Amino acid sequence: MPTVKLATYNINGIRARQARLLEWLEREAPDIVCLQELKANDAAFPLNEIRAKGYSARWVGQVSWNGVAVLARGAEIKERHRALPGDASDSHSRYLEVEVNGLIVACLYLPNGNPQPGPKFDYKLAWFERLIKHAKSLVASKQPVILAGDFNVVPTDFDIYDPTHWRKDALLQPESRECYERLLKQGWLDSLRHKHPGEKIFTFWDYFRNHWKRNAGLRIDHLLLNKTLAPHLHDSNVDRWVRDQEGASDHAPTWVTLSIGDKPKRKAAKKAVKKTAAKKSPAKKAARAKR
DNA sequence: ATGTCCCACCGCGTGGGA
Repeated sequence: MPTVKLATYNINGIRARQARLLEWLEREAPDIVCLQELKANDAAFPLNEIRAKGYSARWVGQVSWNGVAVLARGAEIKERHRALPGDASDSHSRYLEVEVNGLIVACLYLPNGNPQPGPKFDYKLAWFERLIKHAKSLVASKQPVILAGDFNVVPTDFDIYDPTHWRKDALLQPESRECYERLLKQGWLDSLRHKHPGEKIFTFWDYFRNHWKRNAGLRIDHLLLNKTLAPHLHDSNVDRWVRDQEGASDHAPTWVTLSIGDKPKRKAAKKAVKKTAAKKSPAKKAARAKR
């Protein structure tokens, strides 16, 4: 494949959202999908329906809460981790790390952390520290790596419609943001922000107060590329139409396209060199001198 | 404090989580 489209989508209940998920898969045909908030145990995962759309799948379910999955269209998924390393006592299904055609994909659902302060916020920060530690081993990998998921962090005040009413929320706390910054500083590229500098762009609009209709959103679903993968980033955006559907999740699928396998960068570089050479060719120079 | 939606546990209404 010339480009790979990889999306992350907090589905908010895979059973409640199954029809919507299948429609989206059909219409957008992403190659790799990271899902969060399955809110279902392993046995309830709709494998047959997803297979029928041409996808293989790995998932880590849990009754009621959390739950993550990776889907891959027409490709094998090799499992690397079914949990975030660093705390064997952590029972939440929030992390699934796999490999698809040589690409390492970490699908994550970072704890929300509300109410703050309190044990849930402590758990969020502890989970973040474990992620930072584990990510350090991935960022410098010669293999391409992507961290994709619901990070439950609004990186800056620019990443929310209006921070006023969210100041006390765990998603905006300085501690949460500091963790995210520290993660990025390892060398990860924030794809969506990189492709849309200076643009208010959101991935989540809660169900309250008509937030979707007012485009009062937050950017909390992120796709981070390691140094090997970053040069292959082609595009990044949000499938907003999914959020507009009846019975939609409060998140919209957020995606990157990656040019992997056909070395488009090299071709582009060669072309650029040819153009430059043509401009400065002696014939043209002479023509210019005549004028 | 509130708004809405999804889930479990019940047993069709309520409480937890986001």
